[in-house]
Amino acid sequence: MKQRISDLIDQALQQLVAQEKLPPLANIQIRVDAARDNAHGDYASNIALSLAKQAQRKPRELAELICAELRQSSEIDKVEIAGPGFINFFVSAGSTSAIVRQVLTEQENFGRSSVGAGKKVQVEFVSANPTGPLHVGHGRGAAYGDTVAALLAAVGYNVEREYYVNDAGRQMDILATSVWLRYLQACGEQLAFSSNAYQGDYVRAIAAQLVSDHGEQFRVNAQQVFAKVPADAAQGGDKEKHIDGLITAAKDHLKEHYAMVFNAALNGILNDIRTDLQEFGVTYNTWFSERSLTTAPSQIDQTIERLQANGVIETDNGALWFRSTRFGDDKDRVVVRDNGQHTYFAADIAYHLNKYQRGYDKIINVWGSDHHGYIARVYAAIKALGLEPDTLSIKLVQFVHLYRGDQQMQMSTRSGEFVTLRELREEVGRDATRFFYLMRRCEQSTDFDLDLAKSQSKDNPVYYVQYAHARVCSVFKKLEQAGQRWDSTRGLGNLDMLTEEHEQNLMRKLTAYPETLGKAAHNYEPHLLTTYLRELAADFHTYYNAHKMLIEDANLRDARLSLSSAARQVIANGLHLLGVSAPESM
RNA sequence: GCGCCCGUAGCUCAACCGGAUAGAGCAUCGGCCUUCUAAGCCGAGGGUUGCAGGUUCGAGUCCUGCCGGGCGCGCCA
Repeated sequence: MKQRISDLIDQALQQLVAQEKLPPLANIQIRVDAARDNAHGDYASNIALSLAKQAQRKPRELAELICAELRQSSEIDKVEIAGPGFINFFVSAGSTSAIVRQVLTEQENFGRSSVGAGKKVQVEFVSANPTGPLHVGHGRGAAYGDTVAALLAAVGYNVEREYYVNDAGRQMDILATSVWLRYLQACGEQLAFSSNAYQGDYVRAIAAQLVSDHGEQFRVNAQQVFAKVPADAAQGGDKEKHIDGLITAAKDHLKEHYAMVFNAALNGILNDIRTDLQEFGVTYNTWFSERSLTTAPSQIDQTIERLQANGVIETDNGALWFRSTRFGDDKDRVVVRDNGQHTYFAADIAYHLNKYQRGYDKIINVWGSDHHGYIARVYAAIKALGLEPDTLSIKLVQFVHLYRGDQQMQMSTRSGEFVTLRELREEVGRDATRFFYLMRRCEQSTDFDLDLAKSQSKDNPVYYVQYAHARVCSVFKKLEQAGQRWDSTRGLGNLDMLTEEHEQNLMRKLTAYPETLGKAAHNYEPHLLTTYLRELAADFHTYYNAHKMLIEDANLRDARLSLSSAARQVIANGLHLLGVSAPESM
């Protein structure tokens, strides 16, 4: 309809120029928006305002010229000039109600489009270090990334979801060593658990599994283990040196068995994360291992060589530096340390090169906001590699501040005192958790009050939307109980009986769904959809309270049931994209 | 100190490429169940969009400078 109106305006303008009532116009951008206020009709264009200067006319005067030249159209009832020079279009009732037929015909496909057809997009999200369970901050990234992926798929893209597994580096060694220490304790060794090791119960659980799988195969006398390890903080030492000493001791004592402990720790955590996300409704196409970048032929080495060939690597103090400042970064970055080991950033460059080589048209990284300092250096690397920076979008998801009542909860993986995504899901439920996460723009930090969210009261908007869906289902059950039947053909044939204001409003809202979905997808803004669904539910609840559906007049009854059915379909479609269920009864 | 994000009703948040009288929910107050689910609906009050300039037909939105909050600035990952 927007396009139709835009065409009408375009034709009118061309006529006016041809008749020399207006000077030649250049660079015309006709914009037609859905009107915010019903008093302004269904659609509005600001064309007269934006062209006034160029046309050398006052805006209202120009609007009148355009209106006089607009061709008649069966779809447009009335055209008005309002305010400073807006042209408002009132769509005929028949055109408005056509949306009901369209929804009921297209069903679960209503709103979907194919604008992204033939294009591949990758969404990488969560990618939390596998050193412990996911917490509530990761949950927000999971809900956001998964929904952005779903939205892009709905507008036709071929979407892949990916999790980057940081299974290399010191943090993983600390985890493996933590598991081993718990394992030794489980075997009966007396030892003081390192203050810098991972404290959480999940470490004990993995250790217990290790005992049941391998017995005491990895047991070493605790005094021997700690013999050459620097003192822990509690004994006046340095906790960092202490844990590094323990890692060295673990490798020395376990030798080839260290890898078994390491993998047990890694797989234990990864399995937990995978299960957690699955239960949250998130499944990935790819779990990409950081370590796979290092296995021969090392993609990291190849990437650094490519950077060297491009002349952006220099040696300084025995380390290799990427001159990222030449590409907009605020300082240069080390990629290979003086001890010969590559940095995490070097692996990250190789990972992004790998992504580009896989041929995506769009690459979306969803990161925690604390990683924003990495944006400039990653883009610098992409430019230095000669890749197209516009292919990559980095979305930062702001923090979730968790409250219990008015008390903010501390979250630290290391201390083991954090609220996990699993705990949140179990308290609040998957539907409410996902919906709640998705109500806000990702750039907006958010307070999450556990007591409020888990109260399952009317405070939680997800119930409001789901209730609208269940209400429609309930009406149809009542209809059946009354021995009556909804004749959709008769309903669609009598849509012109739906003249009540509430009915017109509801149909207009349904009309806006495809556009809302498209915008949410292309801007990576799922909150537009949650906001829309709340508005749609509100329009339905209002209608439901104002007018009865199960009435004697079968023509009007079936027309109203058709409209309600369409509303139910759109709510279901939207909730499905959000990963939230649409219950038939509540 | 430098960089990124944010600042809108008492609270939590919306506001489509800059558009018309800045909107919802919660909370407060007042109504609506003999009628399809009251997890609902109707109504009322509540605003100098942090402050000050600028750009233009028009600014919550764009630009500049301040103020306030969060986060980040390692040869860690």
